[in-house]
Amino acid sequence: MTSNSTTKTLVKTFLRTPHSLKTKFQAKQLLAQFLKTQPYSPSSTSILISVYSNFNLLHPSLFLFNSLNSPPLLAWKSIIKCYANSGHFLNSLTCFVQMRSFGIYPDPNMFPLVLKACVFLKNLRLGESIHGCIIRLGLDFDLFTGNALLNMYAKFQSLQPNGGRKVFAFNVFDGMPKSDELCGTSAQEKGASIIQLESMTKVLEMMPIWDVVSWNTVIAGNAQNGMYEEALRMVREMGNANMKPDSFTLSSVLPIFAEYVDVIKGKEIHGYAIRHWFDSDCYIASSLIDMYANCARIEDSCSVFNLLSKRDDISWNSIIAACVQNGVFDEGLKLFRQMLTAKVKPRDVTFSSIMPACAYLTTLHLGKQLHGYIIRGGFKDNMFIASSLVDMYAKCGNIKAARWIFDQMEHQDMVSWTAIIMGYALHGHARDALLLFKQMEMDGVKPNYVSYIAVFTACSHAGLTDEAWRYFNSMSRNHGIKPGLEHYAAMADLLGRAGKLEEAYEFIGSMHIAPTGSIWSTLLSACRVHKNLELAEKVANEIFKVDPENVGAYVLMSNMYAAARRWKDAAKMRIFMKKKGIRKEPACSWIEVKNRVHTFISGDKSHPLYDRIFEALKDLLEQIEREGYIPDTNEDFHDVDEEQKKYMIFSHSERLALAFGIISTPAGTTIRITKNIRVCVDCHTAIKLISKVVQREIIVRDNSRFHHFKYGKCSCRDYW
DNA sequence: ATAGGGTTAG
Repeated sequence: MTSNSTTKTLVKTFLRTPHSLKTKFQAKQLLAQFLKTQPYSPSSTSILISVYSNFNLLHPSLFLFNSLNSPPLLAWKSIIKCYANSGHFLNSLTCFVQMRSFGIYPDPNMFPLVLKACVFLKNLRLGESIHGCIIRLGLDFDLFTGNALLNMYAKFQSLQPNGGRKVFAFNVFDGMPKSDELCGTSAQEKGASIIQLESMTKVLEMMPIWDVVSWNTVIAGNAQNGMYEEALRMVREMGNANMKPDSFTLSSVLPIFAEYVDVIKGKEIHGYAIRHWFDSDCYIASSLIDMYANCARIEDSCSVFNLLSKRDDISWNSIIAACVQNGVFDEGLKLFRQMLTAKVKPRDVTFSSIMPACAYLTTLHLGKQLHGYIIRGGFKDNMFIASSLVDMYAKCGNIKAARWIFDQMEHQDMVSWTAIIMGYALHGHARDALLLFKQMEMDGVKPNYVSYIAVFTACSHAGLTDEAWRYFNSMSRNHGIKPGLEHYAAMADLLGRAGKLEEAYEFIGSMHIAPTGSIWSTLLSACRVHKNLELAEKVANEIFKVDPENVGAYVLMSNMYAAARRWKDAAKMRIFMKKKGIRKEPACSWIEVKNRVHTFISGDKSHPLYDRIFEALKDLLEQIEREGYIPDTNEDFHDVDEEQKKYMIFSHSERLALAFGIISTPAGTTIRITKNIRVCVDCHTAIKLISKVVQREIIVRDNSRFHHFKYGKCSCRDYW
């Protein structure tokens, strides 16, 4: 009995000073004692609920709350807070509205919570009606409430474009809404964004004092809505008001300089961050990583990451994305593996960041593994991820899988359409690509800059000059897209491949932006294919004017001179190259066998199975010679005799990879090879015949497209 | 009460 009365006193003491409880465990013990010893009174129950909600113990709080017939303010407040803090914003708001219907008025520090819930549920209407409630209660002078309102209007401003949101009339004081109304996205009227901006200004004007949070909220609001200059102006003004920018301020400012590609200003901010000890802050670090990556300063991104003592999931995502966006794919994949080793769980963003690395490197096995992970993790409906999967499967040579993913998507956006169109284009299925483009337009999805690159790529690989012209002309007329370098390059390439060399030359000359070396280069290689040395010389001169270090042009000219037996001119080109110290990139092919990538360069004997590869090559050569193969040595310009040339072609990198693929995989397996430069004519002929004699499908991806070899034919119909 | 990372590109 004594012990019971002691407990009673103890419980009473705790209820009088609930803050003396320090752990969840103590709180739970208190509940047990309370249930044993106390008669239920609304006020003591409310105190207990508030204890639980402070520890974010939702279920015990609800248990007690439901035992009350007419809960007092403290009980409502605690339960609303507990719901909001455990992410149940809808329940939190429903509870708030219920409380109002009981005729209970909220107290000042409840508003920030419910406003946050409105932001989360994208429910502007409810937020506005709560704002009305705040004004009526005269609480708009409260700093915290004011800041929460500022935040709400700032967030809704950035939700504006492409609204189509459901409108419903609802007032906090009118009673209960249905739950689907509460989570529904709210009003989208014309000029709504301006209204929100005005609301923000009005709130700001009403507030008697502004603190750092007020400034940061408004700065972030401007920065996230593309009003960069206004945001920067406010940062300066904030300084004039004797308010020091903190880490929150910096993480609004850094993305602006990333967008501006202004590494000088970005570095200044980095310096400020170091001086104020913000550089070890994960938020600042990931913004810095992103800023440097956007400015093509990947080394600086890496050093920020390496100096970070604590890394969260977003720090990892940022550095992985930074590597992939800068073309450092191996490093990106390495970091991804390190992230997994460090037991950091990949998020949706991780997958859409890493996937392009698989696409560029043609590492299908890795892409498939990631795809498995995506399905298991429940990420497959994410638009970004699905688009990157479409792209990955297409680039890894599996256009059917790409199409399957594309068709599985619930909605297709412009990026996913563009990815699948580009996929078909790269595989030489020009008609399918153009058909999809029409379907996209019929679906009401507007093409953008990149979509048209895909269209021209498709036309280019099938020689569809008339269609290409039509699209080129309608691009700006129908969609207001001005042709840029990539479009000009694709058009020039298209005309060149189709043999319309003079037309291409004039086309490049008439561009409204200055042509680059790479645009002229597409025409130069067309000149080689169509053996027009005279025009080639003119084009090469243009290249050397804008890009005197262009390796490809020297090599190409040298080869063309050699083919025309103008040895002196050929030698001159080689000497120029030597003087400038520029070297040709070696031709290289790779193939995946049993989840490993095997790389070959031309004439390479270093592979452990080289002897067997050589035997296989000889064997294949005999077989295809029986099918009528005659080596075409025209494209090999080494100054050696024909027999040697035959041998040199015979050991081109793609053939080594192919022979290795044939001897190391079961009969009938599809072989996928990737090459860093264009396949030569002779290899193309040889691989066609090899596909026939070994009865296999062979897929070769070079630097610009796919070749599917089957039954002695290639999908490009010898046009590439 | 305020903050960070993502898909398509000859």
